[in-house]
Amino acid sequence: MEPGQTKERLLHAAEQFYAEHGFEGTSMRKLTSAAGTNLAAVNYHFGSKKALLMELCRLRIEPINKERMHMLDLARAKASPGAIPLEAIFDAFFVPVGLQAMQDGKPNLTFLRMVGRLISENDEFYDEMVTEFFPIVAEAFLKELERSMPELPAYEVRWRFHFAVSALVGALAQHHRMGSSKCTELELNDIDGMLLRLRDFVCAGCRAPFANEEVTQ
Amino acid sequence: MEPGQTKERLLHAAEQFYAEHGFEGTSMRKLTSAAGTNLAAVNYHFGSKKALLMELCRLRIEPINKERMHMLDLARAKASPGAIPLEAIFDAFFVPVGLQAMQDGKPNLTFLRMVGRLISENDEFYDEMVTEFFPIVAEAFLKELERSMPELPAYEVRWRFHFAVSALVGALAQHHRMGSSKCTELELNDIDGMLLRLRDFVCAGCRAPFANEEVTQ
DNA sequence: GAATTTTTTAAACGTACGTTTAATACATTC
DNA sequence: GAATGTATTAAACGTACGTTTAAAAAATTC
Repeated sequence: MEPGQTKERLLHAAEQFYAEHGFEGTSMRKLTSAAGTNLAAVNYHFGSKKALLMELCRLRIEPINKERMHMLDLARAKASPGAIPLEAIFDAFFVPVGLQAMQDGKPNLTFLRMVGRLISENDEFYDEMVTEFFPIVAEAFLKELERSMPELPAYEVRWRFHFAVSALVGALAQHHRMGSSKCTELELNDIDGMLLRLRDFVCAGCRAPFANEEVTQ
Repeated sequence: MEPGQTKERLLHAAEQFYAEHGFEGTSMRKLTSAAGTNLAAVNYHFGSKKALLMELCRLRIEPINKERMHMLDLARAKASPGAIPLEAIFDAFFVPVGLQAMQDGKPNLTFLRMVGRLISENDEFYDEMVTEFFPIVAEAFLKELERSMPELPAYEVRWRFHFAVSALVGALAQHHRMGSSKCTELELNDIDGMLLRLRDFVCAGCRAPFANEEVTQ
């Protein structure tokens, strides 16, 4: 086998296994075996089971976030000096996710399923993801959302962004299950279609009337 | 210790551990130790690690679903012969969840976190949950949603219900993290407030204009 | 092509896991 | 209060885990 191939095969197998069985549920013996290499390979190439996961995340997420910031910049420039339309903000947030899931021409949700699962599963993982990959992006998007929803207090914008992200994470983690029994009309492979629907859904949600007195009830 | 207490202590510990560490990550040794009993107690009282989980789910979810159906019945009677307002439908879906989380006077999201996590984590668990606890409720709510959104095709209603459920599951699983750093203005203990916001968010999302041609793009 | 670095391998380490067993303690019943 | 059924206990079973080690193999360098 060619040199350098082992790391890639390990990353590929890791994506599959972590998505399918979670972190604790993934066995390095089965993973390395599926990757056609030896048990010790993970520790040799990455250092540990966890370091393999974090390296995989870094490789996948950084391009997404780069593209998000790029699209947000474009939308800001286009809307300047006004506020960016909500649709454009959430497109900048969602579309790069769809691009990542489409990169081989065919849709591949494995990594996104993995993230959706691990975020729910592991507090430590969540913290590391959030502190390592999310703050700059989240603050950039919140800043634009606040500009585009000037009638809402900042904390309410954060709530709605939170719901939007929750819906995205939830929808991605659940998406592969939509096919079972109930929703045969839905095209499971149409990630872009799903993200478009989700974008419209969360934009409408963000435009919901704000009734402050409800909260104190 | 009083007879019958052991089962309750095991269920309580299971809720904590499964929520905190997931299914695979939960050790029966640590769980039984935290419950102040012996390692063998789980297998004696429930049969297996998994049977303990399912019994816990049954105990918690059945009252929620009962209350959901009850509230939906009330809303249907009140709106009869017209369609139920979206807000009332989602209240019937969300409020019983909040009631469960509030049952001791103080908010306790442990079980809901657990469900949110395990649903993302374990396909088998998801399938058993969905097939055991969800179909009757989901179909009842979808039927009313379709009546209340007659301008949408049934599959689009399912999509939006899917997003709503995803947002609920995601928001519940993530809710305990909202306090960290970013959202200090948010009152984390105000589950009802959160569910109200979420209800308004998803109602608005459901009312989003339907642009069929977007999907085929 | 010998020396050196990089990669792969098989084996072992120590730990932890869920479950089972058989003996003991506790309650209840008569 | 002896007998019966229920609950708890300590110990062991077999399996699997992530990681480490040291030797072998392959690739690279000079």
